[in-house]
Amino acid sequence: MPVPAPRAAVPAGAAPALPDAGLLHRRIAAWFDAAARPLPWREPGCGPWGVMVSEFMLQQTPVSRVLPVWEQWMQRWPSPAALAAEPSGEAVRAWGRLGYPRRALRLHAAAAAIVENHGGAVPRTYPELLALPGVGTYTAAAIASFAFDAPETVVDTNIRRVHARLVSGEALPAPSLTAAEMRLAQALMPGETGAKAWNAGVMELGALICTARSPKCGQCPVLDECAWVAAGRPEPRHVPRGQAWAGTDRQVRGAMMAVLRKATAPVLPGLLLGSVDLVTAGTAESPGGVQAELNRLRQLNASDEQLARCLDGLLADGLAEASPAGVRLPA
DNA sequence: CATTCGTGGAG
DNA sequence: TCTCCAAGAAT
Repeated sequence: MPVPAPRAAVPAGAAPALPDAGLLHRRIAAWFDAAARPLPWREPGCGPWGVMVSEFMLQQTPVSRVLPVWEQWMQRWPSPAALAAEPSGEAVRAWGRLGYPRRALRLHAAAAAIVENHGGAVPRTYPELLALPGVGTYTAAAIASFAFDAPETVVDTNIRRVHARLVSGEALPAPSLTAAEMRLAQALMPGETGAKAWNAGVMELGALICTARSPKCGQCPVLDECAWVAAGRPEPRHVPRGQAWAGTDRQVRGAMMAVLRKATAPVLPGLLLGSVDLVTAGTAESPGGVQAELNRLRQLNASDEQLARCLDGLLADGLAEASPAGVRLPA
């Protein structure tokens, strides 16, 4: 494949000239038709609730891990009312190991709000969606666009990266979404009839081709329009900070949540805090697999203070609740 | 604007 | 093995 001719450098501080938007729209739409993954929440019969559930699950979580949980979830709770009718703890348990379990809590709360304020039907406007728990600017625009074909501008991490490279000539977008990026995204939007396809197409392009690490530029439908490639693929300006994990509260909280999800009965606080073991407590409290999860928690070697802080945090966040018999998921 | 909040597959 | 990071939201 021929290397595109270098493009004139953009003077520092000047806004880069917009590429031919119509060309981008046609190229990416054609590529999407041929290369898009067959995801169930994109099927015509999916419905707004299925789209909404997928958007919650996909927040910071890869598609491959969402797929099986989404299928189970939709079978068990085919409507917001079905989910809202059960305790939030059931949502947290069904969430499984998707991560960020507070999302399950928020999805449950959003379902309750939909029943309470919208007659059980997912609202279709951006402001109404934005008012739901767990719905931010991205998710509100995504549901409006993908579920209702509303002409909203969707900007997620994939779209930001595509825009950064294709238009701005940078390897990666800024650490946080800027007003300039939002203006650019709006300027690139096609007419109303093409908004949904454009949003989905650019997002998919970022997910499959214009990836964060080792992008597959050889398969890119707009390679010859890419400002980053034209500039010789400069290195990223900001090196993303690695997410710490070992020894963090997040790790300890995760291990505690694994215990609570597995438990079929309330768990004595002393077990979570490491001050007593199952032998001391009596083996009656160790149904199915709880011991294994408790061992994992103990192997983290968390301090007494950290264990107490994390348990308090889970209780404060509503991910767990204290009953007379011990700690359990919200009932 | 910077932090916090889970998890596990891929490179 | 170890680092990176994936359709963000709330504070």
